Amino acid sequence: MSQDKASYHHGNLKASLINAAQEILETQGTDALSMRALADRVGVSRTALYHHFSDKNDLLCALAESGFSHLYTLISSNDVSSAHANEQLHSAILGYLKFATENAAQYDLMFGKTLWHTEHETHFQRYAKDCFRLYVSLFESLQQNQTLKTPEPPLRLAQLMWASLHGLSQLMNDDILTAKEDMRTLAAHLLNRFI
Amino acid sequence: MSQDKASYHHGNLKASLINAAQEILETQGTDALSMRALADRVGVSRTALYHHFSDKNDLLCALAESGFSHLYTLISSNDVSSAHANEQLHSAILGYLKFATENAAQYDLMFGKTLWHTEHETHFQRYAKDCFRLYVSLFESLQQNQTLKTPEPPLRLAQLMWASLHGLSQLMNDDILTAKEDMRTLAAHLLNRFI
DNA sequence: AGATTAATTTTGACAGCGTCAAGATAAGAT
DNA sequence: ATCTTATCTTGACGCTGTCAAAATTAATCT
Repeated sequence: MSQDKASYHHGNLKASLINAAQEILETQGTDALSMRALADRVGVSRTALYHHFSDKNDLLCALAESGFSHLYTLISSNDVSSAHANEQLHSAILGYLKFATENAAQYDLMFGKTLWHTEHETHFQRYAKDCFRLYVSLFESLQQNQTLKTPEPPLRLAQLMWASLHGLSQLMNDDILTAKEDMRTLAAHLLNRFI
Repeated sequence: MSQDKASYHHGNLKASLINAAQEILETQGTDALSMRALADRVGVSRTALYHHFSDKNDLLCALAESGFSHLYTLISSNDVSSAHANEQLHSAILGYLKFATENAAQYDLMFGKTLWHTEHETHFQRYAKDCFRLYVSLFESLQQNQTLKTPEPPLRLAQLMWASLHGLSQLMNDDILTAKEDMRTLAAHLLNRFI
């Protein structure tokens, strides 16, 4: 009976809010995601949200966190047993771009400046760094495999790779690079820059 | 006497607004740039701005345009006579990153999603494409120089380079890549990916 | 010089936003 | 049955972008 919509206490408001917020983000875009619109959609008062999120910022952090954990599974779920190690890199590239373009609004949020300008490291930022470390260790194993012969430290390569992926994602999502059908082409060229 | 501050007509409101807006952007950040705050700073009524800019969006487009024209001069002003063509590319990389980090708020605006989601090509978007074409022709001449031996079309190389630069800029401005002192290192590594 | 027109700026108002303070309601513990 | 705690609502405040109507000044024509 905890799902009874007519009850005064909603039951699982926090989870419902995150779901609804994600839906609004996808269907109506970032600007449409206001605290009031979100409350209306869930069928609850404006200020009810503030018992589960201290801030609008706090809400957005939760969305970012869910986004990064989603991204992590996409990146890390390649065939670890795949014979050619550079195929791993290739699918890590495509996985990233796929996520970024299919969840454009959420992706934008995840890297928005407001969420990252914090004093102390927040929860979602740790998830983000986990994603980044995946790329570092990927380059490490590529170097051990001798697939990669450049002497640059894996950290630097991962930073550059991340920057390239992030840049491509942003430019595609903002329709600056209009050719989404060229995604695979660009991904291949990007791979060439590194191996 | 057109500068008489006490006169009812401001004289050159439009230019003053752009200047003031740029100052607010630099010193107080994007969030502080509201139409009302801008009007207050110039000493004029809230709605006076709407006779020079149809929208807030229109104002932001003007700021973006000024940003891109500034960026254009920074990129294109390398020694064209420089013997080593890859030094041109190197300085085009550093110039870009320098501009992006020194004018972080304005840079963010120039690539913000709101400004690019338009039906018809706006004025500032043409400036942006001029910047991009600089990189394309740079890669073309690098290939003719035989400095660059990869067979990829210059368009693709320029797109990747732009994406990398954009990604690096964003990540640094958002303090995700915390090491601004590593900018030169990353720039060098980026150059290595291409030559 | 005087009258007309056009350009510019102001005042007042509206809806929407994030969020705070107080109060109402329900559930759980004693 | 009462107290405590968690949860949700109502009302309000100051902020935002922007519109309509009025006021003010400058430019133009006769």
